Amino acid sequence: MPVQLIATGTSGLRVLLVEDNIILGEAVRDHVAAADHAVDWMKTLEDARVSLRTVTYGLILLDLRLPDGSGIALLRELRAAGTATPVIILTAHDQISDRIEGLNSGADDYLVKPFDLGELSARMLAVIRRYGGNISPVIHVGEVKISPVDRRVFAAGEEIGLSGREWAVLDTLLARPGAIISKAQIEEALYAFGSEIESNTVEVYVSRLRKKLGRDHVVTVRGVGYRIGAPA
Amino acid sequence: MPVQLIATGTSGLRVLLVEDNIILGEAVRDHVAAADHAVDWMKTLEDARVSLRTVTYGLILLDLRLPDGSGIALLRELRAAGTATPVIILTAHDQISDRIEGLNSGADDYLVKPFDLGELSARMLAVIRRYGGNISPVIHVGEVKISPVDRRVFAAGEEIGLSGREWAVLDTLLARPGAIISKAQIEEALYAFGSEIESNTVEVYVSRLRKKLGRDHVVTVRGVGYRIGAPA
DNA sequence: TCAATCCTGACAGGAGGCTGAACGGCGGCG
DNA sequence: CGCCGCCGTTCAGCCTCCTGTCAGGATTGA
Repeated sequence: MPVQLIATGTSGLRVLLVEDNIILGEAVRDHVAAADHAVDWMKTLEDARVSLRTVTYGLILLDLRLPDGSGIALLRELRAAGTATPVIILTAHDQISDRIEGLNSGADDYLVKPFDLGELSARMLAVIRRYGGNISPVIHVGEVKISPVDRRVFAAGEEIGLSGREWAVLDTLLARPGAIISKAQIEEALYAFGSEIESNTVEVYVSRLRKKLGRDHVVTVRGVGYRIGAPA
Repeated sequence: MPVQLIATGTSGLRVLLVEDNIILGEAVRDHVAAADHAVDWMKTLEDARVSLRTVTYGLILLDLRLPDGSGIALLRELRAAGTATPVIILTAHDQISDRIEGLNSGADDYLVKPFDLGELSARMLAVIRRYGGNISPVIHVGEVKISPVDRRVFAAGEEIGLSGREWAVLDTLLARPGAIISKAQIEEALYAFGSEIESNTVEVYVSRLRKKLGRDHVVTVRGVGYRIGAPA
């Protein structure tokens, strides 16, 4: 079962697209998805709000004129809540004031419709770069997708809930995908130093992880430790 | 012009980085530059080729998936031209076949994305050292590639799982490739002193190793011991 | 050819790993 | 305040794979 990290650079972002125009929306969605980002496409402010309540995005593409209000409102809410997710606003050609207001409200960049899709990529890249390492990479392990930043795991189209310790184990294994991580290392990661745990806790959590993620995603290296990824 | 090492040990190398990913590229460039190497960063195969026409590098960091083709092609061209410059390939974790192909095509080591920058330094150091007379982190024995660091073995396009003792035997033989290692030495390595093993254990493990790696990779020197490598 | 040496399939025993079950603690909720 | 459900931990039994041993056969060198 292959492990694929799409972390670096432009790839693997979780992108929220808020746009009510079907044609434009489809084009953007497909273009962004082709660059290996995960795209959630919402057509109303309300839907976007719902989504934002549960998902942490790496980037938001935000149309300002929406059926149920102005994107500016949403943007303000986000910034008021302290969310730093980069936002690129999409404005029509004649809405200069919108654009300025958007930037003032906390947008990172803007695109004027109609825009070239290449231009979109370039702006996204620029914005992402500005955020340095703060982007949220998505790690693929076989069919399982893991987003370390917002601690979410998806498999078979479903989100999988992991408990704290389960996540800690997964996270430790993911720190160096493919490398062998000893039980001791995992234990250390779980019990911030010296807690005297004398049992098979790690084994139990590996077992539980496998049950949730699928049997093959955590590989046992007998007498040594565990490894994320493909069996020999 | 095979290997160019500049006097100051690990420092002062001229490094060619071929990587199209902006973020990763920047990180690697900065990290390597910080270690006092001169870094040329190319984002396409074509640019890299142009550079290689005029510059002799001390080390090449080569991404395999590039916009204008596979890094493997470049690697093959280099080796076909007799260039011995050490090459470390950078692969995504799901691209196991790439990795193996890379090693087969003459790469000296590989790094799996995402890698720790410290890990990068370590591998660079190891590869450079090897060219100063020491051992490569990835050892080629005929068609078999062995990576002592992560305890993995590849042969015939497949990864091979070795048990603890099997690995220990292989490791001992690998400590001095080509040299003859006596059974007693191997036994010592296996059984931390004085364990009273009175049987042909070593022979058995050699047999098991041969079964997995291929018959010819461990050579018997009758009455003396064993040796890694092709038959004389 | 003979003796020494080495190879390898088979096997029993055991260590290490897996996992279902159970229990106590903790926080949320009515 | 009491109940409930989730989480973390422990334990025990099961099972897989590793391991050392042996014996018979193959190979080597004299």
